Amino acid sequence: MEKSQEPGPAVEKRRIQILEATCTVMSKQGIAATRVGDVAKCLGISTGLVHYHFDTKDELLAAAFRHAAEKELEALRLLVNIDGTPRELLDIVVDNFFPASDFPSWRLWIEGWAVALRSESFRRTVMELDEAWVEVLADTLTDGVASGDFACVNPRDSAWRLACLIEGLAIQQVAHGGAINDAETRRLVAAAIEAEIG
Amino acid sequence: MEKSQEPGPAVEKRRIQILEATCTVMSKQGIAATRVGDVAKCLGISTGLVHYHFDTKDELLAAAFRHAAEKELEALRLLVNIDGTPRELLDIVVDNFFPASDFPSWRLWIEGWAVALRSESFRRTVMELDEAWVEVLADTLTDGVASGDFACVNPRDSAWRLACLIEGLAIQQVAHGGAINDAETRRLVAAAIEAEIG
DNA sequence: TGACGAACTGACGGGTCAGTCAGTCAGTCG
DNA sequence: CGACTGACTGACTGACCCGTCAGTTCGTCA
Repeated sequence: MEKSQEPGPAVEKRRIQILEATCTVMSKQGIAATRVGDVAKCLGISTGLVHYHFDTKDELLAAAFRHAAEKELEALRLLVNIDGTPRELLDIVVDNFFPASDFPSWRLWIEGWAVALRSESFRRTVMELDEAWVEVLADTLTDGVASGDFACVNPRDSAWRLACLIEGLAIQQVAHGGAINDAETRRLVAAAIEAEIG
Repeated sequence: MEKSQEPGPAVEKRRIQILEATCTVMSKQGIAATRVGDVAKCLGISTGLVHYHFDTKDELLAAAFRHAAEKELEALRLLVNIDGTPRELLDIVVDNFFPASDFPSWRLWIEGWAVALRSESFRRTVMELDEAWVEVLADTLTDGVASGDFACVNPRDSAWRLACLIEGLAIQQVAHGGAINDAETRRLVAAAIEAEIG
């Protein structure tokens, strides 16, 4: 009884295997071009097995995207959990999401926004993670204001502005393939940070 | 001879009809879900005719996207071609691209970025139009600096920052469906503008 | 008028792919 | 040991859809 309700650890392991394979394929081929067969081949299993664990392809893609998003968020939370001056922490947060630092991740993210226009589950994932990131940024700024290091009028507004600026720059760099270069991007962000905390 | 080389105005008219129908379908269903059959049905013509004018579906989608982009650029150029104080012109440019003012157009644009990751022709279109827009914004700022209305340290940098900020906010509003609301967006942009030209 | 070609139709071939299903195999429980 | 179950396979199907092509219509020009 209990066993049939609660999937064993082996099943969970396989689910995660499939999710990570799906992330790999999505990153390489794009979300729209990801086939169930590709995911299966990536693990050397049958397509039937993929459908054994995930009813539909849409469900699989949404779960994989959320999986990737949660891993990123987890990594960010670990990153800001260290000691340091507000300025150091701010640099860490910004660096972590800098376009140049993790292209593949941004590529997936840009596709995610597009899918989110039509898919409710993608929309939720993308919204939750973006908000969580801004939250981390806002907390960092608030701490800096409290300690007297920063002088934001409104840390939450500053966080949103910086986040959106970085997202916009990421598009320029990743989708356009270098309308503006890496050094330019860094300069633009640096100036914006100074303006916000100055 | 001459006739067969140079397509008559009727052909060009039909081509544009098909392009605009494609834009309509792309906006409604999304770029990835646009079928040649849908475009044909939208005009009450056969799929064969669509292929008579456009060899492949990819070529059709790319041409339609470029068509939409060029129309937008044209509209913007007309808009800034009027007389007014630098401040009035700046408000017009920003308003014209404000997320709230033209949702459908932003939706298509967000999908365009995603497709641009995999398609060279989309990448070019998206890059050219984004650059053209920043160009207009930068010119407006430069004029304002010259007339003494604005005090940007570097108008081009300011233009990029404002453009990227607005793109990022557009994603929040359009893809997320209101992580932050319209009034908040306006406030954030207004503050950024003041910071840049202050 | 008759020939010709451009614009157009609609049926069809061919390929792709999500999801199904009958059946295999290994492990477990009574 | 034998019944049972959960994980898994791989062939198959049915739908979808792009691009083709033989054939039709119609305007134009000699």
